[in-house]
Amino acid sequence: MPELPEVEHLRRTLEPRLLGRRVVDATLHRRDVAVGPKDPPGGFARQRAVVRPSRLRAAQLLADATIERVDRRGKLLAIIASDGRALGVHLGMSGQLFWAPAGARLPTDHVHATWRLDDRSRLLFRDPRRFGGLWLAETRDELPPWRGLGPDALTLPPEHLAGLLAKARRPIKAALLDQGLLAGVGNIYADEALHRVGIHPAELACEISAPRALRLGEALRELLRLAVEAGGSTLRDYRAAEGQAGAFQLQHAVYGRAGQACLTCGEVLESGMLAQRTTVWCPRCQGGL
DNA sequence: ACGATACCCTGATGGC
DNA sequence: TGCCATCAGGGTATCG
Repeated sequence: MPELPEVEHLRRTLEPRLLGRRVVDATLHRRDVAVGPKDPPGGFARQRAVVRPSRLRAAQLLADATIERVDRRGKLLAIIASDGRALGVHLGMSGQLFWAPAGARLPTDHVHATWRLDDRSRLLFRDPRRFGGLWLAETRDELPPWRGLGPDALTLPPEHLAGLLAKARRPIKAALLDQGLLAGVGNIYADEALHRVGIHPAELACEISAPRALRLGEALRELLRLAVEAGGSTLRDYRAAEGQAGAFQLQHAVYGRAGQACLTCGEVLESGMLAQRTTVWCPRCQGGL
């Protein structure tokens, strides 16, 4: 559920708390949520029923390092140390990064990693469903998930979208969800963006004309910008660094509203499965197909 | 190269 | 009240 706006808002709430802080120590409570430079290539260390514990030692989770900045690309966060090392954090479906000052209460269940900082504050990674994970690499650009990502959806110039879509012979919704094509858009914001510009989610990406692709690019950028400003969408699990919920879910026009009236034209919103994801659209506003 | 499918996982929800 | 089935969705791997 956390998509680009949620991760960007988390980044913005987290960065001021971490900047210049030295990591006193780090604890990895579950080794199978982390992937280090010496682990076999591939995605997560955990594969199917076979649990492959990471060879990462806790000390490699930036212990003793000083945090210089927090970067983001798509839905991936990268905590960068002054020596260049990078800790990648993906929230998956239910992942959270919490920061709390010395002595403050923090959740204890489903906590897979904890960092203690030199001002006695703590950072922790919690992820009940464990679809998320941690990666460590010598540099940010060597983080395996970072390398596979397309351009970031928030900063992509809208006029570049047409070129990306022209090569995708599949439904526009499937293309928008492809993180290698464009990084950051998930199920919520794909549906919302397509509704805003009146494009049916099943329309083939390569058949969208350049002017319409441009409008989609502009709408997507504006949508993501507004969602970041609102603190992201909190449906259930998403929280910012100090536990704050987002508010953008109140402005969703289609996501989660199947069977209800379109806010633009009053037509009943339809839903179906597309690219293995629940998809909601307005048959009148997005009728093109 | 693409699409469809299975799988990972837990918590919420609804039916009986 | 409890039990079970179903759903949600970020990804990756695998097969066609």
